[in-house]
Amino acid sequence: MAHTDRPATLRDVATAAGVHPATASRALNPGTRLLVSEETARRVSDAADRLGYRPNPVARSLRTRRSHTIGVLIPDLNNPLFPPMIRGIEDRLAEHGYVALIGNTDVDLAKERLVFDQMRARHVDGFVLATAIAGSPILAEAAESDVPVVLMNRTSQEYPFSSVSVDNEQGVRAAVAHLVALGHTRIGHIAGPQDASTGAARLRGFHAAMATHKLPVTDGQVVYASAYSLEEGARCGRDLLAPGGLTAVVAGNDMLAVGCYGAFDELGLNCPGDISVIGFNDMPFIDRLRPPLSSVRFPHYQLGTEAATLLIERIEAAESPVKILFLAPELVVRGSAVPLADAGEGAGAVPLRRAGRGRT
Amino acid sequence: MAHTDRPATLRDVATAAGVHPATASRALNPGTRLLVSEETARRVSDAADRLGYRPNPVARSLRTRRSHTIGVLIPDLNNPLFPPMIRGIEDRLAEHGYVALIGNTDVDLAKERLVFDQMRARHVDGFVLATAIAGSPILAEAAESDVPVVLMNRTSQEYPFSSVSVDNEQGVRAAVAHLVALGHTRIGHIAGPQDASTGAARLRGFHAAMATHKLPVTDGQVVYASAYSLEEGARCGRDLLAPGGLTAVVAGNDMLAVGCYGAFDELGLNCPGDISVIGFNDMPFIDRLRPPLSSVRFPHYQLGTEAATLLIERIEAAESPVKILFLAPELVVRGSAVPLADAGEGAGAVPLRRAGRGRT
DNA sequence: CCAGCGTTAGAGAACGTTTGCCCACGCCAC
DNA sequence: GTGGCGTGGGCAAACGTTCTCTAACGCTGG
Repeated sequence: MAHTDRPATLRDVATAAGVHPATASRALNPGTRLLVSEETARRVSDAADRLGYRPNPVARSLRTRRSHTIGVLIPDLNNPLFPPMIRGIEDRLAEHGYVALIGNTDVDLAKERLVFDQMRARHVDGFVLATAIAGSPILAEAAESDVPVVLMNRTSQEYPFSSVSVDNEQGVRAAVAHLVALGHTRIGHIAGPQDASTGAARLRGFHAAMATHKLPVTDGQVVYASAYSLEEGARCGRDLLAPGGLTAVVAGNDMLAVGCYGAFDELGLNCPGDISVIGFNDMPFIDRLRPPLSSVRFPHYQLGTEAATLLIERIEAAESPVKILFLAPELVVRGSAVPLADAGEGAGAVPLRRAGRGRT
Repeated sequence: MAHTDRPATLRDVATAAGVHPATASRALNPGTRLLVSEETARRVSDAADRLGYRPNPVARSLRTRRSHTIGVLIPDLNNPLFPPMIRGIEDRLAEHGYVALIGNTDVDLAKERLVFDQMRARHVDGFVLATAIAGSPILAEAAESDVPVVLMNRTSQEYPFSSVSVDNEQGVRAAVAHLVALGHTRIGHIAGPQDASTGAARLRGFHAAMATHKLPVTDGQVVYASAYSLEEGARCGRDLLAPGGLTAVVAGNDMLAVGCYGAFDELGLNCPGDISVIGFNDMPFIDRLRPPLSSVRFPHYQLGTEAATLLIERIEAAESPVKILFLAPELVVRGSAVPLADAGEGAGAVPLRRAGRGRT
């Protein structure tokens, strides 16, 4: 309680307890507490309380070469996909005394390199990377140096990193199965960027699912988006649907699906009357659109907590095994995909309200 | 280039350049470069480049007692209001060599205290607080200790902190004026929590605007939400509209406005046919709802950059004056508010697509 | 009774910077 | 020729921890 102007240091505690700073350090650190007698330990921690001692993490970091800081690289915090993941990471990290530094790369390799280097200069203890793409030089560099890395949301075929992601193939299979159950057979796919594992896996899932249901997939039934953006969604929607013939679309993610809504309007197509669509990610507020978007949901927050857990494991037990973790997705059925027979009944058949959780 | 296993230290650079570490330090720091001869400075920085020297920020922090880290406290990162602000903060901070630590308080005072204390323990150089409420003990503590603080989005009457926020009164005035221009006279307000400056200022703006237009405001024409949530929006919408008589609502923010959409359905009211509504914040995707929500927009990103600028000013020039900065809002007209005469024409008259920026 | 061992704690050197102090040197003015 | 001054740069002490040695001490066992 007795507070001077300058915060109490370990030396202060030591003199107050009548011991050497080293002893005070030992007494205060859980790992070394058993090196001092119980009596001394108690006297030290009493003194520490009394002085309101807070260890200086900077000095500790300098000595231990551990910053208890980890770097998180994401494409863009504004993408509603990421905030829940970040919260998951931060909450789990906090339990272990770590904090996160967030870096946005804006899908720009130069910027990613810059942020990565800056974080390394700040001596982060490890990285959670949500930006993995095939052939990324950052991944190569991270693999070469032996800084602990965990991949989140995306995986890498090229490097042996632990990762936490969604079973994307399974998710798309569920979406296709749902559409088939509704009577659709002519189903298109808007594939996300193929250099990210999400885009590639979902495309694989699409082909696999169509094969399972013995449905042919012709050229033109799959179009490739160059980015997960509304604009690309609209463009791909046009390209996919302008020829006619398709009755349903599985979009690479919600952004592309919502972009499609624009294309529907342009082409004079009614959703879900003329065309059904299913997204991926189950973004917040997606249940409030007209029509509310059916989407493949996955536990964003848990993706973050699991990634943090894996990373801490790796940091604290240097030679823990590499783990590849997949979380199961779940199809959330809303109003954007309806039975084929219903075509023509028109939009608006599905009520706006409470079509899902009341998140956010 | 010549890289050993351990990263180059200042001493390495010094010996490589044939000078004392202190000289190397002076040569490398912009502020002290003029203390050494040009020739020496060049020799040192050459050596630094050659060795790939990166100053150790931890050691520097220990010596200078500056962490070049700032703490940002927000209620919840999942609230789409905050990501753009955070990006603004981070981008501006990065220009000055600072990084941000994000802390979520979940509107829980105990948690806020915890996060605040942890950040202080980590010796952050300053805070951006987006969580200010009247009577907050954190504000008191921050004011007492002399850690630099800038308030963002909300202001405080009680303490002399610099702040960056929106001219909330002006925003609500614009909303009311718009409704009045559309012929509405019986306008209700769903007020946000009154312990936050946003809620209070918007309520003031509402009363002021109604007075300007010589419109009476009776009891029951204003209801108070206890939180900016969809649930509270729905509840307040019900309470406000069940008695009947009102033709338009100005909501304390978008979340409350969207919550209202639910109440409209329950009460069998058609929006915008029977009831017009205007929100505040212009959240992402709000333009994709049915009907697309008219809302008061403000520059979220700039709120962040300005807050960061103010904070850095305060950190680096200790006695810079306190600045209270207001950014101007702007009414974005979409489909949720229509002329009174149009009542009965029904919803859906407003096209879904491109009702605003194509943001994400 | 003493060698040897385990336990507890002190001494002091790190960790990699920055910075106050001082000295040496060269130059100018007297 | 000497005193003084300005400039460039070395020295060493911080900053607050942790950690490796080492020493003191009390026991036990032969």
